[in-house]
Amino acid sequence: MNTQPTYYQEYSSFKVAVDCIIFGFDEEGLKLLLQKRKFEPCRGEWSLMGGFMNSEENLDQAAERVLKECTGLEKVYMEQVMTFSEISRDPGNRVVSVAYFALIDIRHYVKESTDKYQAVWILLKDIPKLIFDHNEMVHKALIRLRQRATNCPVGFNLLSETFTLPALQQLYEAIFDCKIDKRNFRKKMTSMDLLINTGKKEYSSSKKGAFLYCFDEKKYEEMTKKGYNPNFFSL
Amino acid sequence: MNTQPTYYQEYSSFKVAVDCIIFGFDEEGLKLLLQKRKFEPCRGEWSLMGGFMNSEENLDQAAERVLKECTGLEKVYMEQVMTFSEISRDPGNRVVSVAYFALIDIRHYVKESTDKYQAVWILLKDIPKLIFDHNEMVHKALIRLRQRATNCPVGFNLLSETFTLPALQQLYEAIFDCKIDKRNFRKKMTSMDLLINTGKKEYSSSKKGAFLYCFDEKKYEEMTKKGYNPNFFSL
DNA sequence: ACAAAAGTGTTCTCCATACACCCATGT
DNA sequence: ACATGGGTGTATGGAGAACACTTTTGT
Repeated sequence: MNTQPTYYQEYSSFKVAVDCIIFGFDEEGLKLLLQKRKFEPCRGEWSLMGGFMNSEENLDQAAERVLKECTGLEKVYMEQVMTFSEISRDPGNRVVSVAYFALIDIRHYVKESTDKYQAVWILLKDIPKLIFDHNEMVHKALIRLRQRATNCPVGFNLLSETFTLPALQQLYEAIFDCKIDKRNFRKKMTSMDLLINTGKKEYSSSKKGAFLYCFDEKKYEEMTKKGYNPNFFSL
Repeated sequence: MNTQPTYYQEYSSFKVAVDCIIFGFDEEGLKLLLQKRKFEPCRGEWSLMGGFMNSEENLDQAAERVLKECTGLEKVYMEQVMTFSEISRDPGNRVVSVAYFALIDIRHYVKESTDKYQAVWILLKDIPKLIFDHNEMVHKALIRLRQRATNCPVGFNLLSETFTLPALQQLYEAIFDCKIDKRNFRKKMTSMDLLINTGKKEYSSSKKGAFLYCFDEKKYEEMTKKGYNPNFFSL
């Protein structure tokens, strides 16, 4: 086995958990995927999707695993938010928990999954009291999401491969909880030259139909390499 | 003792450490406080100031304690940056480490302290190879510092109570590693109406002397409460 | 006199904002 | 015909960026 010396024996050890703030978006607005906790303590109360890190993985891997276990989803955008460590934050034991936020295309998460994983999409503005410090985690995650959304194209992770400009605008309005002028928004987005009009139309929300666009990831990569610093939104 | 049930017994536990990225600023530029590691493994190599969290404290408290133990300093601006958890990041044992950055007025950290604590101020651009993932921690901390400095008055934590406008400008130039136009900078800073000219002058860096200003914290608090969103720097 | 740093205003450009009407289509 | 959401252009204001000379004083 391990013949290396092992140091730091004199220091305490702690359980380390990850909790996932899972954002989704549809025509109703920005939502979080929540569950009723399935084990003690606090069984049955509203909770984020969480789990414990184990010895064979790092935090990113633990977060991915937990997300997969709780939702079946893989390869989604995830990012560490911050670590919560209040001594009594979890009444079950001393646990240090690392919050991650995830952005998923809500249409990939089909209705059967919500049954299978006993998960519920809840509008951000209707989030109930959650266990422990989970409401604070949500708050920090939202701040981070807004910050990212101002200068990164993270928003597209919440939409399908193709999307309409009205949908994209609604997304930004939901993220920043504000109204945006339609003409200014479209001008800004199209002038960045990072959206490709597929020529196809989407008719589910209007008779006239709205053009479907996709995000030009290749071009975005190139431009950022060249020092281009885009601005997707400003207060 | 504790008669509460204890949950999660089946999960692994981990050592949890904090590492502090301590920023200081003087006429030479932006610096970090580093030390040669005092214990195994990697004794004698360059390292951030770090230590282990214990059961009676949370991470913020651990970071404060470590900062005090390593530098003697208290009540400085500190902020959690992010958590590092690669399985073999520390060859001594499995350790999850939480990076904190601290901003201190370098003049409060007198020369005797650097001897007493065997700490060295090193210019950011001369940072050597550090142990483990500490260079990455520094990188993340700098990104966070820049982000904060754009819309928060964190910079003032790196200066004394009173400071000259040229010194403030040099600070922003050091943080963002760029040149700033003197007139535009002064115009912006004074137009925010958050700096108070004390009427006194500082002569150490010029014959003419430069006015000493102080930051109007009270006014800043009031204005932010009213929704004012200042911009202290923009790319 | 001169070197060295402090201090001072104006112009231009660009980007964010505000704002109102026509278009396409299903009913 | 009309209701619904999609799509379009222009004018204005404010903030950032560029830019050069005078002031003070110690040597």
